[in-house]
Amino acid sequence: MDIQDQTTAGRTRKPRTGPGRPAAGESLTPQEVARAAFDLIVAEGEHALTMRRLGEVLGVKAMALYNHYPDKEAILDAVACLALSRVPLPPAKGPWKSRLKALCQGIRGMARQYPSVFRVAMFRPAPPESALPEIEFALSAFADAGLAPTAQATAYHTIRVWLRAFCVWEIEELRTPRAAMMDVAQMTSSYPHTAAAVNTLFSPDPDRMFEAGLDLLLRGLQNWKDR
Amino acid sequence: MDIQDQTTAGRTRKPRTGPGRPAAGESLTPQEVARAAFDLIVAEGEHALTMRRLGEVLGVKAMALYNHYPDKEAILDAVACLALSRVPLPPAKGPWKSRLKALCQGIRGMARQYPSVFRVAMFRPAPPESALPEIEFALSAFADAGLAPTAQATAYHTIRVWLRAFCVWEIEELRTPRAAMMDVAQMTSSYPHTAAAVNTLFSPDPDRMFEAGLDLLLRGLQNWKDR
DNA sequence: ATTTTTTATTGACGTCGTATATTTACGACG
DNA sequence: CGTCGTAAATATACGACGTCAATAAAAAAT
Repeated sequence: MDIQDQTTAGRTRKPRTGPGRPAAGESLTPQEVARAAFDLIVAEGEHALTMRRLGEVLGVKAMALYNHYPDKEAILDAVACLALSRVPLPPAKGPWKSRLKALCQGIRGMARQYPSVFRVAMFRPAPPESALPEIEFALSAFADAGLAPTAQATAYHTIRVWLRAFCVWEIEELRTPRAAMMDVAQMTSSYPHTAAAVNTLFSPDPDRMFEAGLDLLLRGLQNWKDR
Repeated sequence: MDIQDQTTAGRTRKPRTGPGRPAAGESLTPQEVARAAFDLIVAEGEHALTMRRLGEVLGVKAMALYNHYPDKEAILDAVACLALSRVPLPPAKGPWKSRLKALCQGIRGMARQYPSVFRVAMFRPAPPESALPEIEFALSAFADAGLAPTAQATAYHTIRVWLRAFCVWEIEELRTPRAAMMDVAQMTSSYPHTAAAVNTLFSPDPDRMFEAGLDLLLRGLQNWKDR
């Protein structure tokens, strides 16, 4: 790959020739910008999202972006919103436990498909209105589990918090190569329980952890009449 | 506060007069740097931690810090480590549920006391060795609950992931002023369950959420022989 | 046809992390 | 007690970043 390839890589629009208002229907849209930012983060990671670089991808100078978003933060918010919209809602059929599992698996799937974007989305406050269908889906399942409205809300909150953090953890876990094994021999004396579970603790299997964690939460939900 | 106060605020060491090796015992230590970074983040937030600003606080120019840490990332790692060490281990007495609750409350307490630092610590991979006492404490409680070593590890992982994410959520929740209430009337038709729980969903009480979430997880743990 | 508005460009500013080169005093050795 | 290597600071500079201000030009409104 030579320099020429370098500078033109990933461009999605023809570069403009000079200043001035573009032809009708050829100006940028916020959706285009958000989409390009999403793709850029997917392709090159969060640190690659720069106003200049994003402009380059869109065939435009950096300052042109400020006609569509007030600042970079707003673009990241839009990317987070886009990520949320990519989560598919599973069909609302079957027992409540399977429905919840399917919902969580969908979110986890998105996290695994677009890990960098997921990280970005996690670290900023979510706009609640765009998540309404997801919320309703979950609450409905909790209702079928026999929970009162308040309990539904707290249950949803707890599972949501756990799930998002689990996905962030999993991304980090898959990204970083496994560290050197700890010195078990020295540990057995001071930390016997830790030594006994050292494999699960320090070389965890994400799939197993996901299943177990979700199972733990759903188990706690059974007969959760109080609260 | 005038300009003079501005530039000398928060300085913890006398400024140096020129280049050259400092007098014996008067040079910086990594611990001093980490501590100053911690305090700076506590006092002025994460964005205030700049190499130049941190140097100023220590009475030193920015580049001097590179004699003690390879880069800024390493300083942030040290801050995260410092934060972990601030969590007190509760006494290992009483029923296993109370012990776990006490441990979680301690971590949550640290998060509420130093929210900015906690955010920093959450968003970088944890060095596991410094958490060994905490891990052993938790696993021991799970053992008393009748769990096998592997189940202890997965239970610890699940609760840890939830707790840390809960604290980050709570920090964000307490920081941002409550958004305007949603339009319930319009919601009742499309999202009945959401409308029924709208108060708990969009104006949650952190204390109640903490109690409920922890209770949910510990409930799920009872008789969790499998896995 | 003229004016207004919209969407872009250009250039610059201040700040950031940090690479490189230089200065100074401590500490070991003769 | 001088000499010297080296540790720990400074000085300077570079490139990249987000974004402000001024400007240009074409579309849309009058």
